[in-house]
Amino acid sequence: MRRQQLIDATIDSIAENGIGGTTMSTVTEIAGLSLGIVNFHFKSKQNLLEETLLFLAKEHHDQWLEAFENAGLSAPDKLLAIVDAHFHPQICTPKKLAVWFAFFGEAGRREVYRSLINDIDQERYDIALRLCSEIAEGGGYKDIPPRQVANILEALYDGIWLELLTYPENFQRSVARDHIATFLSKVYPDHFQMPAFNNGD
Amino acid sequence: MRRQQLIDATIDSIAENGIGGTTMSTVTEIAGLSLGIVNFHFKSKQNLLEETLLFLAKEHHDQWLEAFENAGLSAPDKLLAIVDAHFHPQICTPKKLAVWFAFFGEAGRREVYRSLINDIDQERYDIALRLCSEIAEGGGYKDIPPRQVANILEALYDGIWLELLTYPENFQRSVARDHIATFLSKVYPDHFQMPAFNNGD
DNA sequence: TGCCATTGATTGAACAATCATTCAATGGTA
DNA sequence: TACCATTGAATGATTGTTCAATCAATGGCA
Repeated sequence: MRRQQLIDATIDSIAENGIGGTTMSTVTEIAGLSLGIVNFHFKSKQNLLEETLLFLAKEHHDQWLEAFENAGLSAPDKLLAIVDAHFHPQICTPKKLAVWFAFFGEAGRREVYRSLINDIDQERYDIALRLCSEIAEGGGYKDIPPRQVANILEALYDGIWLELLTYPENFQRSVARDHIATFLSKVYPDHFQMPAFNNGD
Repeated sequence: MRRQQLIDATIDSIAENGIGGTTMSTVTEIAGLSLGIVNFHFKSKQNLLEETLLFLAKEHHDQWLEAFENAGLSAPDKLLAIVDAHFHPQICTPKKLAVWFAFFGEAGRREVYRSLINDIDQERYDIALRLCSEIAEGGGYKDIPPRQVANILEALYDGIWLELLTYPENFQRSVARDHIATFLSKVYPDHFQMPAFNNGD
């Protein structure tokens, strides 16, 4: 499909040139096609950008949903599966991280982009919140409201993504995952275990 | 000074239109000046953008350094002062957050921007790391390496900033601060106390 | 003081480059 | 042929930059 070919080229271009430096020429050159083709399959550049963001959002959604459903039955297993999905090799690549932050750095259009993916994000947040509530109730953890834990998790996803993007020279998905596992083991110590730390880091 | 006037206008314009939508016209219009003035005081648009980023970085630096030096003498006090500086009313405004993420969403120029503020960021990280080491040693906390705590803190700053930017309708600096205090109270329970949670959230 | 020359800041029209979009022409296929 | 996908030159709009002209402020001097 030409559409997917162009979306892939758009991801490449944004990762390399940013949204501002992404033009119809850069996209079609990467795709190996001619200039006019974008306005044929997508009706405008703005539409191409939105479809690209939607593609990434859906890809991420499918990833964590599948991990969630295939995980063990316990709430901690399911929560960790969602965490891991954020750092899955197909989702958490330097290129795709660059595109995510390119979109959310775009003030003025942020509302447009946000409305495109709000439902998807909300679904994940609600599930994570429910899992935290289950764990808190079952484990008798009363000092932190589940909502607080879910919020911190969301912030950690984004914050670690940004660190991976900013310092790609120490790009390590496993370290990212350990950060979150560390947090969970401190909040729900009977349900998550502290990862083992190798020397140095 | 005209330079500061133009930098302020640039912040306003980026917050409203994004970097892509920020032109010489939008900046000079907001500043109430004429078109050619930017190239007189700054030699190019790119230079204006870099000076704007530098201004924000220095402002942030001054903020946390002053808070750090004026804080209590204990390591926990000093660490919390640095945390608080991130959510100070002068630093953590919707406009300025928008500008930060606009810059770091700009792939292609990210290296340029990063090199501009790397030293400043490194200084803060080093101090936080040293404080964590002191606390860990003094308190006998052996299960988490201080570097791990410092890294998670950095990620939390960015992640919470992004949440504040994305969901400005629930913009509350105090909630942001509580998130980090919660984390610290779980990692170093004898040195930080869990914030009190009001009902609901 | 009154006058003029000099400097530096400011203006905005003009220019050249870039970009998204359009569309007539072409190619391929059933 | 009829239909759809594709091409790429042309168009019009926008943008960063340049620069000659204007303005304001200062200083020197009689």
